[in-house]
Amino acid sequence: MLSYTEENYLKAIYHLSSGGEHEVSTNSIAESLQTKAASVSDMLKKLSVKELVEYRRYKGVNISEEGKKEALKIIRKHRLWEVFLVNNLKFNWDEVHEVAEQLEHIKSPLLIKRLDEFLGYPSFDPHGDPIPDEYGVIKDKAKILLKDLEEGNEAIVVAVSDDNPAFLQYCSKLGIKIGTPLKAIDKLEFDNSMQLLLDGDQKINVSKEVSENIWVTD
Amino acid sequence: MLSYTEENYLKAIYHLSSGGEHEVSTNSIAESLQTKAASVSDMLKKLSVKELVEYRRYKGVNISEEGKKEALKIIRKHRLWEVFLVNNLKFNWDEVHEVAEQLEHIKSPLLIKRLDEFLGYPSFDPHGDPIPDEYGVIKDKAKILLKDLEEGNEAIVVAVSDDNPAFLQYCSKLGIKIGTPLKAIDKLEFDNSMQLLLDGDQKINVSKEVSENIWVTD
DNA sequence: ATATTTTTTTAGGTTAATCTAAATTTATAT
DNA sequence: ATATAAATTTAGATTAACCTAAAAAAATAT
Ligand SMILES: [Mn+2]
Ligand SMILES: [Mn+2]
Ligand SMILES: [Mn+2]
Ligand SMILES: [Mn+2]
Repeated sequence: MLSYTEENYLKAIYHLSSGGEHEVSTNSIAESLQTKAASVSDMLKKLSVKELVEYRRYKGVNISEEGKKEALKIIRKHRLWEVFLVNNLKFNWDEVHEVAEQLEHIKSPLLIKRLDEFLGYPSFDPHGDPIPDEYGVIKDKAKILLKDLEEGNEAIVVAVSDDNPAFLQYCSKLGIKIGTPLKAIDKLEFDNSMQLLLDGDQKINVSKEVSENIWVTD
Repeated sequence: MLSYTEENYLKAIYHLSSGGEHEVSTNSIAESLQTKAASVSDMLKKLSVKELVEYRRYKGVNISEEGKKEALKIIRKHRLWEVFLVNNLKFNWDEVHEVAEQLEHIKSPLLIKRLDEFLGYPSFDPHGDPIPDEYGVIKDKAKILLKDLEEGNEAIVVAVSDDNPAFLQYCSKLGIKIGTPLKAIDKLEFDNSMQLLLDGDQKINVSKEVSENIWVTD
């Protein structure tokens, strides 16, 4: 049985490695989990003994197949709970992440099976992130960062970063949500901001920071 | 902020003292939480410093008003989650307690407010236990233990113990649920078992153990 | 190639929650 | 009233997760 903390480490490693594609540095894990590198080193040894990661000192870690499976289970729970909170408990999309961070650690296979059923087997969470199925399989949409959308091109918002409430509130204020159609009117060199046309009528300017936290159809 | 463990101690003390009515012994807490008396002594000192209990060594503890408030918050969450699991996720009444033991520690006032609203402000959980309102006020029904129902008297099942899945499954098998009308036909001296008439037609015999874990209308 | 900087690990502690064994207090029995 | 038993506390360890400071390895710059 994994501890709450071990689960959070695995999830962080999974995300930082883009789904297990590459190795992850000690410092990046420390930053992501708001802890110190020394603590990370300790935990990596522990996870390595449990064969959830492959770890060679000074070389970073790779998540193992078993570790990936565990990470995906937690991510699945996190996203299903977010759907529940938004769809059924009327939470705003900026209010769910923190609560889901707690709910994702509840251990009950039956609970997650029934929750999935209750929600109607959703494929995406309120921020457009794909929900792994019970086998850990993810079916995501092709997408690019808004900042990489070329001038003159049109696209639809398919996902947003989910862990910064202020950012999500700002998106709501701007009128940006999942499904919003937009067009890149202009990209400004000096501050990397973008001029957008929202819903075909609303003209707005978004900063580099914003355009790096929104994904649109490819 | 209370730790998971502190919350469990407070809840145990609250229950063992019948809602703060009397003091509780170190050993009874240890037994209830499946831990050792030495561990309990340590924790009681901690809770005492936080003024959640009044503790005099060798004399047992009393829960404080503040401690009672915290305990009731956890009990409220526990029972609301049990309602959700049974009513919405189709859990059986014997499957919910263990999961609720985890869910009761989720910290989010908004979550519990919205869950209560979503469930339609239920007053009782699936085992007939009253759900404290947001101020910690409990409106319970007058009830007696089935074993204290006098021969010849009729009554209705209003509550059952909720922490033993095997007991709850056995109740289901016997046809005993919340709302079941029954009559005490006979009480046998030698083994303290009871003969009951269920729903006016079904004749069954229940052991002392069973009749001590079912409550009926007074 | 060597010096400097950055990253990572190790060494040695701390805290919360737990344990066993020993000491102490309280309760019970004769 | 005293001896014995039971309940409780204290002493001293252990474990998981964390920390700071020092040491070691790897990366970078000249
Ligand atoms: Mn999230
Ligand atoms: Mn999300
Ligand atoms: Mn319960
Ligand atoms: Mn219950």
